[in-house]
Formats: sequence, C-alpha cells, structure tokens
Amino acid sequence: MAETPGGENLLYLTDEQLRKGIEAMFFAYRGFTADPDRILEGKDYGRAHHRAIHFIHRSPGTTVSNLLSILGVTKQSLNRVLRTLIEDGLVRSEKGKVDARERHLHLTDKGQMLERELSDAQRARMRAAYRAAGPQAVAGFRQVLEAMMDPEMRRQYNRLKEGG
Amino acid sequence: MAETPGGENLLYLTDEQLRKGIEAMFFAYRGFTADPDRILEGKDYGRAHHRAIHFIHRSPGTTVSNLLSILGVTKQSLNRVLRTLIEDGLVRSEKGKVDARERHLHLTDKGQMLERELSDAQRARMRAAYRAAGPQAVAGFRQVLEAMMDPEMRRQYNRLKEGG
DNA sequence: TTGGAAAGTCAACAAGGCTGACGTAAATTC
DNA sequence: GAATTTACGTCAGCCTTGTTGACTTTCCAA
Repeated sequence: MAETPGGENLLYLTDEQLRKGIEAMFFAYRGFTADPDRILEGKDYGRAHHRAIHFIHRSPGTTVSNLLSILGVTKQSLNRVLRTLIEDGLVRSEKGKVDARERHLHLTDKGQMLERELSDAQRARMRAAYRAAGPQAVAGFRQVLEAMMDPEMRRQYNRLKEGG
Repeated sequence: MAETPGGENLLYLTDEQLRKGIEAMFFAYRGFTADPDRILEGKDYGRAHHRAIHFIHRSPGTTVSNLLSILGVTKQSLNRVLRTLIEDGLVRSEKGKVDARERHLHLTDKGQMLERELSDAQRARMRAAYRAAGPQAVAGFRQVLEAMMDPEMRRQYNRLKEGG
C-alpha cells in the first residue's frame, strides 16, 4: 500500500481513481439532466429555461443581473430565455421600487406549476440515488462537489444554501 | 429528529437536502469542465472534441458505433467532430481487419499530447477536490454518482471501469 | 448635471445537438 | 447467388444556446 510518512493511504489519489471520478461525473450528469430534458422536450423549452426557472423559484424577486452571475451566461443569452418565459406567462418581471433600473423576477402560478413538475422529477432521481447510497455517502458526495467548484461559484452556492 | 421505525435518521432525504445536492451538481459541473474548456478555447475545438478524445484514449481501437453509444449523440454529430480530428492529425481511423465495415480509432502522437494537456488539467482539479474531501468522502461521491446514472449509462461506466 | 451602472434590444455568428435522405462497402441471411 | 442488414460517411437543413459588438433608455449618485 502507498502510505505517506503520516501513515494515510493515498491510493484514492491515483490517476486511475481520478479518471474514474471524471467518468462518473460525465455519466452521472447525463442522468441528472435526463428527466427534466424529457419533460421539456414537448414544451418548446430547453435546459436554459429550466435553469432560469429553478433559480427564480429559489430566490423570488431576484434581479436579472443577480441571475446572470449565478448562471454565468451573457445577458443577451439570458434575455432570450427570459423573454419567452415572460411572454408565455411563466415569469413576471417587476420594476424595482427602491432601484427602478432593476427588474425583480417571480414565477407566476403557471411558472410554479412547471417548476414543480421539473423539480419533482429531478428530486425523485436524486432521492433514489441518495437512498441507495446512504447518508454517509451523501455527505461525502456534497463535500467533493463543493471542493470541485470554482471559488466564485462556491460563494454563490453557499449564499443560496444559507438563504434556504 | 425524524426517525424511521428502524431507527435510521432520514433527514438527508428532505426536499431541502435534495435541492442542495441538485445545486451542488450544477455548480460543480461548471468547475469540472472549466479547465479543459479554457484550454480548448484557443484551439478551434470544443467540449465535444474533448469527449471524443477522452474516450478514444480510454479505449484505443474502439469503433465509431461504440463511441456513439458511449457519447449518446447521433452519428452525424459525432462525425463532424471526428472528421476535424482526423483531418488535423489527432486521430487515426483504420479499417477493421476482422470486419472491414468497422473503423478503429486511435490517437496519434499529436492527439496523445492534447489528451495529456486536457486530462492533466482536469485531473489536477479532481485531485485537489479529492484531497480536500478525503478518502471517505470520495467513496461516497462515487457511490452517489453511480446511483444517479441511467442503467444503460451505468453499464457503460462499469465496462470502462473494468477495462482500466 | 453629468458619468456610469443596469437593463434591454438588434444583428450576426458559432458550436453542437437534431432529423431525414441517400450512398457504399461488407457481412449475414435466406 | 441474391437479398437484406449493418457500419459508416455525407449532404442539407433545422434548433437551442452560447458568443461579441453596437446601441438605447433609464435613472442613481457623485
């Protein structure tokens, strides 16, 4: 066994183990997005709409620029998605009262319904995976994912965590 | 604490915990792809090329149809990527000897070099995350990801695991 | 009052998915 | 030996979702 002077086993850091982790991320992410993708298929929306809906649901009243920094896309790209959601009556956009340049975003009842459908499907898969792996594994899963984020993204993630 | 008749704590299965897991996947996957994306940016290649290169490296001599089933895209989509890699001399395509309809794919030396550059970057991040989280966490990470895959993808993943 | 931030819009483009149709060579089946 | 199936390649066209660049409107704050 490969041991450090300190005595810990470092076999989990071999290139082979890292490669398995990389491939696990690749295949798991496919599963992660599969159910919402299927639901959206028939509805004229895509993954970008799902992401916007998720984070508006998560932080009702959030501004466009806040959403931009969470999603990491350009405003032109987000705007296209947001516009269709507003036109279709899933999202409501309100001028800010304290700062009227800002637009505060909320899901309408119709938007809530779609959000529910999407997140129910995604949570069902996550719940099954969590249950199959058990609480210890889940704690480790979250630790590794968190360590994998860019610092800026980790900040966003933790801000959301606290808020909830 | 919420306990089952059996006595286990099921708080890790609450909607709140599941939502955190979902957001962790989203932000972590961004980090996961960030380094290779940056490297490919200047090189006229994208994530699709990276995926092809990864799995050809992983299974030298693999056929086009095998690659198709691993990547889960159409042959037209894969072909576009593969053609540029072959034209640019990163990938070599050989008629099969036992079945001449098949094309067996290999990385050239030039292809190996790019693969190295990409996977070094991706492994560096993964290694840092693994090290930060520790071996117990890594085991859990892998368990949850595996449970999250579609059965078909899990089959692919395990075939690769054994092969390596 | 003016500079700059926030938001939105238009136009053009690229990557990378998709479908459908068609062609060819080789293997398999009848 | 003929017909069918398989593996692969390719053309054409479409969609989503990302990009850059240029420009306007609104309005807060120095």
